[in-house]
This record gives sequence, structure tokens and C-alpha cells, in this order.
Amino acid sequence: METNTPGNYLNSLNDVQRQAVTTIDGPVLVVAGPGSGKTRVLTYRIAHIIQQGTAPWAIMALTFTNKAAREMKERIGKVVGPQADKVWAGTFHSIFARILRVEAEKIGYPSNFTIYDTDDTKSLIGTILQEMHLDRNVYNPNTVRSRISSAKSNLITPRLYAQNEELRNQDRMAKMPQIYDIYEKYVVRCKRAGAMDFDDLLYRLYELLQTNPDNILEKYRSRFTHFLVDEFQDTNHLQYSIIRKLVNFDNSPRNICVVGDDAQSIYAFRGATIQNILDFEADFKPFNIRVFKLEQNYRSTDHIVQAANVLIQNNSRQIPKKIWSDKGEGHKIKVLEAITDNEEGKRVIDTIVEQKNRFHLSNSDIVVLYRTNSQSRIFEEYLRRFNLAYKVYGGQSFYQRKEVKDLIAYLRLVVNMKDEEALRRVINYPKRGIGQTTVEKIGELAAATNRTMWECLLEVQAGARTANALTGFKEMIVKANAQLDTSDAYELAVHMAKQSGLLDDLKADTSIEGLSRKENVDGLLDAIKSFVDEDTVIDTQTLPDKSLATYLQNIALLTDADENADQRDFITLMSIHSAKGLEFKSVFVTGLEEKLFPSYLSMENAEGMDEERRLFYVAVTRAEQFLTLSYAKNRYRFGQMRINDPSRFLGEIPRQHLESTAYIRTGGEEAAVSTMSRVMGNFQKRTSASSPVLRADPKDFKPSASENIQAGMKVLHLKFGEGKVISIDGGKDNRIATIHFQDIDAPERRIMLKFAKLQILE
DNA sequence: GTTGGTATCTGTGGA
DNA sequence: AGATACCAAC
Repeated sequence: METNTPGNYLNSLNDVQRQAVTTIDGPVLVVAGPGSGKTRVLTYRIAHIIQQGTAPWAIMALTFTNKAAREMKERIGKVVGPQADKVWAGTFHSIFARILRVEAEKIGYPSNFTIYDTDDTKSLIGTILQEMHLDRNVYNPNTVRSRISSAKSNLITPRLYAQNEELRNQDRMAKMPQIYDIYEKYVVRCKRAGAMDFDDLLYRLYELLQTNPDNILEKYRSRFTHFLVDEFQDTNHLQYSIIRKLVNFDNSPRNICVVGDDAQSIYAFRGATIQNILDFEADFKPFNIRVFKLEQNYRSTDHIVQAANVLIQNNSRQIPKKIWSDKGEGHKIKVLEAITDNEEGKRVIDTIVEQKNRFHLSNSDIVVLYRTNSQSRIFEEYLRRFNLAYKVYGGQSFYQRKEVKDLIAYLRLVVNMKDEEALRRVINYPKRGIGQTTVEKIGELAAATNRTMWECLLEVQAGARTANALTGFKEMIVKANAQLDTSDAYELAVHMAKQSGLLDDLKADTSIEGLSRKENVDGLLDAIKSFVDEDTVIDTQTLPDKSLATYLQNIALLTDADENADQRDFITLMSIHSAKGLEFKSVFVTGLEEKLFPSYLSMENAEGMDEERRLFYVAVTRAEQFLTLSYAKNRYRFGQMRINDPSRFLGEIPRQHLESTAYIRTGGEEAAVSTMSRVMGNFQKRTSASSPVLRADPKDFKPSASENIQAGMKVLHLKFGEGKVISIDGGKDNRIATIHFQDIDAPERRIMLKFAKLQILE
């Protein structure tokens, strides 16, 4: 339990934690293993800083996710009360966006700048490619995007990029020599559209501090006196450069605490670098840096902790540390083998049902993790079949659905008419007779005259019909724009949904998908309504209003995972990436196959492989009590069934932490078993005791219909042999038998009748 | 300009 | 398998 009384919060900490909390002057590096009470340290530290007399608004606490930020604020609130809201705690992107809203005009952006998401970025790059007559098949927009993104993350401007022989050579080798040019055009276009992409939210702030108009640097240096950075291992060079600007200067108190775990760095793919930890140590070494290592794990039982310890040692570089737990040995790790991805789904859900029954777990105790979001589908199907409540995080989020984005695009356009991506999206949706040709003409004119498409809207040659449509479109937006100051976000959104014809268009579609699209738009409108009604606005300090502009700012940086999960009791499905920082009693890590996990995209070099291993480490260490690993020997990918070897990571877990009972399929499993021991590498030395034994001859085995099985019957099970049904419980479609088997170690088994094959003997 | 059908491509993670 | 690009017919 949390301690809420001020003063005695220090008592609930161990020695190292307490030092990390109370050492508030000067630079501090906290190396925090999984489950080591990192969040607790951060929150108590903030509370401590406040209680030592610092104003809450002089504290900046940067996290990676809104979820982490919200949790932190809540927990600070418990210790210091309502002042917690005054702390500048949030994601890098949201805190920096907040500053930029105030300062944007100093670097040539409107204060109501739009935030381009990944789709906007990709589509803008697509447009530029088209204008440059470059082949999309050669210039993959995704590749181009990530090149641009990593350039920004490393403070490489278009000009520097053009001069950088190494980068240019890489591009030439990749047959994309023009990337530097695309980059430059992209930056110009974003600026002209009054838009910042995710990287700009960081980069433009850096630019602001670097160019220092009106001595703005001084303003923020003196405003914030204490800094905290969570998940420091996942920051990129650009983020660290900003921090350094704000913290590391002459006469600065350098009150900064960074918390991270090199073993949990999983965002190198988007520019994060462990180098930052090393740089931090070097940069602050002259200023009496203190390093604290949190090594006690309060989350998991020992088999889990030890397994994690061993497997991470396969990585080449790491800060030495030994995570330990005093939670007792706990349960061994279970491995599920399946023939197909579909069967994997079934076996995972079977195991979930079994665990729920045997250990009285709630749905919310359970998480199913996977490497790629596309793996969620099969689990969803089986969960539905079993009537188990679940929630899928990530994947296509609510705000990425077409119909939602459409309405939002209208709203964006009303707020910022220069927003080209929004304009392109809705100029002819719903259909109003402005075709592709016209849109292209407008785009070309805009590009040729260095203006926005909005300005060129009525200047292109077009037939009377089209010209009419264009005028109508423009007037509609202008009219709505005029209402910005008088209407709140909800009124305007409803107005636009109706006026644009979007609502009518959705109503006309009576298919099931059409209905759900309509529901989504209604859902969006509801969300806007509650934004207007509620007092809780993320950025109350800067924009304490209910305007559409404020609303758009708030949602641009929101992801599905940030929505307040309603209190219902559900099983969680998510990617391992989004599970970082979370914990569950029972964790399923699925799809442990070579080329999937580790991903084939990471297999080329050692760094990629190490990052995959860290990802596996993160997955494993989410578990408190139960850890189940699963893999399928065959899996559909790219529309084709592929054969996969089990992941090497399975082989890296020492045998003694694994449950010995190997899984055996009913029917033709001899082959399965031998394959398993062959491919599992380290598993090979298993003793005969661990190999599965058939207790019934498959040839004579004739399973009976499960409905007929009743308490008191004598039954035969292929693997467990003869047994007596003690009792039956569970619902009609979910009957579970408790069976006493004669000659196995743990004679009492609970078996789902729906799936178990049992032959009635008498 | 719009519609609908076919060919082609593409494939991690997320603020 | 699903999304998108492309093309031919209305």
C-alpha cells in the first residue's frame, strides 16, 4: 500500500531508494531494474523536492507515455495533494508542445500549429515524391520517413544532410540519392502548412533554445530548477540535447535525475540510444554525479527473475547488475507448443481458463503479449468464443480509423486552413465533385507559387460545376472558422459533421461496417462533448478553454493506450512495446519463433538481436507469478503458411526454471516431440524423466462425446491414463472436470471437457 | 468524375 | 491477408 501521510513516505523505501529520493541536489543517475520501484522513487522524489520548498511548477518531469505521466501525477497527488497538478509532468512531446504553443511565433510558426501524425507525414512525402517524379517503388515512403526522422533526431538539418557524405553515400547505395532533397522540401512544406510532425515537437524546441530569440533560454532555465527523466534509456540524441541545454550550463544547480535501465532499452529503432546514459555520466561527472542502482525486484517470483537475469547476459554490452527477489521461488515457467498459430491461440486461452480456475485470477490479472500487433486477431477470436472480456491495445487506434480521421481533418482545417494534409483528405469527401485532376492542379499551382493549397483553391482552371463545388467547400470552412471564437469544440464539431455531409454519408451506409463507422463518429462527438463538459484538461495552464484548437492539441498526442480504461475486468492484449512499465500476475508471451521474435528485420546485426533480446527481457519481467511462453511451428504470414523454428530465446532460459511436463498433442505427436527437442538447442540435454509419456495407446483410444461425461465415471486420457471424475463444474458450454488420475505425480487435474479427449471406460 | 474490379506490393515497435 | 495503386468502363 502507498503511504499517503507526508513525512513518513520515506519509511516505505529501502536504503537505495531512499537515497535516490533524498539526493535532490546535483546530478543523479538511477539504474533501475524491472519491478524495482522506479515509479515510486520518481514520485516520492518529486514530493520530496516540493516538501523541501521548491514550487511544483519549477519541476519538469518527462516520461515516455501519457499513461506513465498520469500515473506519476496521481501518485504525487497522494503524497503532496492538489499541487501535484502544477508539476510540469508529461511526455516529452506534450510538454514541449506546450512550450511551443507559447513560443512558436518566434520561430515562424503559428501558435495554433497542426501536429502531423505518421500518416500525414507519409502522405506528404508521397505528394513530394510525385511532384519530383520519383518512383514510389524505389523511394519507399516509409524508408524515406524514417531517414528524415532519424536525421532530425540527430540534429541533422537538410543543409547538413546535403553536405554529409556518409549519409548521401548510404542513400546512393540504397538507390535513393535524392533523399536529402525530399527532406528539404518536406521541411519547407511542413512549415508552410503550419504543421509540426512528432520530431518537430522536439526539434523546433531545440531550435528555439539554440537560436535563443528574446533570450528565451534564460526564461526556461530560470523557470525550471529540478528535472526528472523517466525511461532515460529510450531517449534519443535530440531529447538529450534539449535536456542538456536546459540543465547543463554555467552556474546551473544541475538538479537532474535520470532513471533508466539499459537492459530495457527497446526503442533504438526510433533513434533511442544507450549512448545517452554514457554521455550523461561523462557530462555530469565534474559535478559530483551520484549513481544509484535499484536491484531488488518487488514484482516477480524467483524463477522469473532468474530466468530474466540469465537470458539478458547473452547481450554484449550492459551495465552490470544483479536483480534479485525475495518473493520466493514461485511457479516455474510454462512453455506451450502448438502446431499452428491458430492452435497457439486455443492453447493460450485454454491455459488462461485453467489458471483462472485453479488460481482464482481475474481477467485483469492476465495479459497476452506479442511481437507484432497483427498477432492479436487469433487470440481475440478464442477469447470471444470463451466469452472472456478483453481489450486490445495499440494496433489501429480509435483515432486512426478512417471516419474518425475524416472528421478530425475537417476540424483541423477549420482551425488551420494551411493544413494541407487535412485539406487533401476532405476536399472531396464526402463526394462533392472535386476530382483527382482538380486536386492535382491545385497542388501543382501551390507548389509552383510557394503558397498553400488553400490559397490556390479558387485559382485553378475548372468547369463551372467544379468551380462551384470549390467555392462551396471554401465557404463552408471559412464560415466555421469564423465561429471559432464563439462556439465551443463540441458545437463546431457537430456543425462540421453535419455541414460537410459526413454524417449523412455514413447514415446512408447500412452495412455492419457502415454502422460501426457511424458509431465511431458518434463516439468521437461524445468524446468532444465530454472534453467540453469536464474540467480535466491536460494543458489547463496554457489554454484553459474549451475551444476546438485546444481539443485538437490534446488529442494529437494521445494514443489508444492512454484512454482511461473503463473499470471493467478484462484480459489485456498488447504488443510487448506497449507493455513496458506494466505488470500482471500472469503473462503470456506468444509467437516465440525465429523471424517473428526475434523479428527477421532485426536479425542482420548483433545490435538488432540484442534489442530483440531486451524486448524479450521486458516481456518476461512483466510477470509477477505466472509466465507462459508459447510458439507455433506453422504460422500464416503474408497470406502463406510458413514453417518456423522455435525462438532462440526459449533455449536461453535455463531448464531448471521451466516446467518439465512437455506438451503433447492428441494424435501424431511423436514427431512433434522429437522436433521440439531437436530445435530447442539447449533443451537437448533433458533427461528422460522430462520427456512426455503416453499412458494410453493411441490406436485403441476412442474419445467419447464430452457431453456424456459425468461425475463418478472412470475415464481414459491419452497422456494422463486412467482416472476417476470427481466432480464437474463450470457453465454449460464450459464444463470443467476434476479428475483423479492414478499414476501421475499430481493426480488431481482440472480438464476442460470441451477440448480434452476422454474415453469413458465405465 | 466516379465506380468497381484487378494487379501489386508489403510486411516491427510508437509519440 | 489486407491495403493501396492502377486501369478500364460507365
